[in-house]
Amino acid sequence: MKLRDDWQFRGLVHQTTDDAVLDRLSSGGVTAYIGFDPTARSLHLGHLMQLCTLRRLQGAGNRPIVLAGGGTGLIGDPSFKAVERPLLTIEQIDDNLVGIREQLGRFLDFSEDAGPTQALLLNNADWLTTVSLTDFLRDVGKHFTVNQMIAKDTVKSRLDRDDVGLSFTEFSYMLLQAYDFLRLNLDHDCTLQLGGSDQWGNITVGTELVRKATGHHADGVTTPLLLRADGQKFGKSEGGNEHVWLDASMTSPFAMHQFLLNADDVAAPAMLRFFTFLDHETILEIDEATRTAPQERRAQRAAANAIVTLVHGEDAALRAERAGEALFAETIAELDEVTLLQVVADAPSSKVSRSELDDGIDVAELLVRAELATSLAEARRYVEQGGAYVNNVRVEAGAKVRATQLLHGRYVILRRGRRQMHLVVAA
RNA sequence: GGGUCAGUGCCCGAGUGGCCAAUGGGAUCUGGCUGUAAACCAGACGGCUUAGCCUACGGGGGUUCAAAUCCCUCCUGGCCCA
Repeated sequence: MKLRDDWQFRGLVHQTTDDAVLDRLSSGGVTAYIGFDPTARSLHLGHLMQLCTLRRLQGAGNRPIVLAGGGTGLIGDPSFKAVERPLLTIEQIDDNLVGIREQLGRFLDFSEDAGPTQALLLNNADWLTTVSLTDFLRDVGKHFTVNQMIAKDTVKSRLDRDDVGLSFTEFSYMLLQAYDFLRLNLDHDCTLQLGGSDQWGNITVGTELVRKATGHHADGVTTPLLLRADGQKFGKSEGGNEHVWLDASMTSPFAMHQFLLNADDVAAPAMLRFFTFLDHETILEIDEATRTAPQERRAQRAAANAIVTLVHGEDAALRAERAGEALFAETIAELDEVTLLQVVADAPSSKVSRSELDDGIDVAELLVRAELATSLAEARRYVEQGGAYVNNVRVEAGAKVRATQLLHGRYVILRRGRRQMHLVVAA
């Protein structure tokens, strides 16, 4: 299967500077890069598209470069952002890179065995923090006019606003990113930059700079955005705007699995294409099953299992799946102790003294202690609205949790709403 | 530096002396219906020792019985001028 056909089947290509670049990638031997800002110590689901794209590319015999924006992270990309972002410090960025480096290994082969396709992780702070201002303005800035720069959609939206401006710092961002491409082209013979569709403007500035400064041909390819049925960007957890992190200590495998399982019917088939490596036949078969029996959510299940396996391993994926089944079967009280503990393995837990349980603890208070509610007022609201459950049984306002409700003499499962769980252990 | 307009709860945005914990929309949360979807419907949405009280309308100070609303000052931002 040629890369070109695979990518087209999956709908991975949004825009290209030159359609022939897909043929070059299919034959292998291309060095391509993707940049991302190290704004946290973990990558999250929003990065998955690019990680998978690089993996596909490497699998087809090309060399992927992951470019950490340690230098551009000091500036902040204004693309389609409503307001200027807070700037990161060099220390924060270095710290974040330590965590990210590890996660990348799950997606790409960084070992020397990979030979010419060996993946590289570079940090643009290495050159952006050392290039001299006069050199930069002369070698990079001179190739662009402000006229064309302000015509970019990415900055236009900000210029049109009458409440915030666009600082020169942010405005310069696209040139810094273009300079990255130039450096990678000169130092690593990199001829392609990939990115999300929101990066198109920045990418084309880069290909242009490479062409003007070196005479080399350079390409850009963007991938589409994964949207939910309601048109929102996919990737944040249902608990507000929280990211779904790849780091198991920040987002448990179970939580990630649940998040993916809950993907709506519009996003699910796309998820399967973008984020999994299943063959076309299997994907088409699942599509068909989803059409005829959407309630079975085959696409969601397949995607959830494949992605959690990729990020956390097969065991974690299996555990997450089983935990979900047990949890929603509402037979919690009947599970044996070992199974019960497996089911809630990923849920946060806390200890409560036995004597308190003998007296009985008000449900609302316990919800606060379990951090399922941020205040007593909020906890009471959940109870009043019928959103509080003890051992999967809804509780009434004023109810107390008592020692008699302990499962296996030690545990109480507290739940808020449909799926926020907490394990209380009597000690 | 000068002029001018603005800063309200997670976001947008009403409110120009008491009836304001503050209209409305979005987001979010809970419940219902369903498929642990979407859409839709209902409710909630600062905190607490909850018929009451406390904290809040960029910061600080002041006027007043009473201020998000008036005055002074500082900070931040937009636009225009230098």
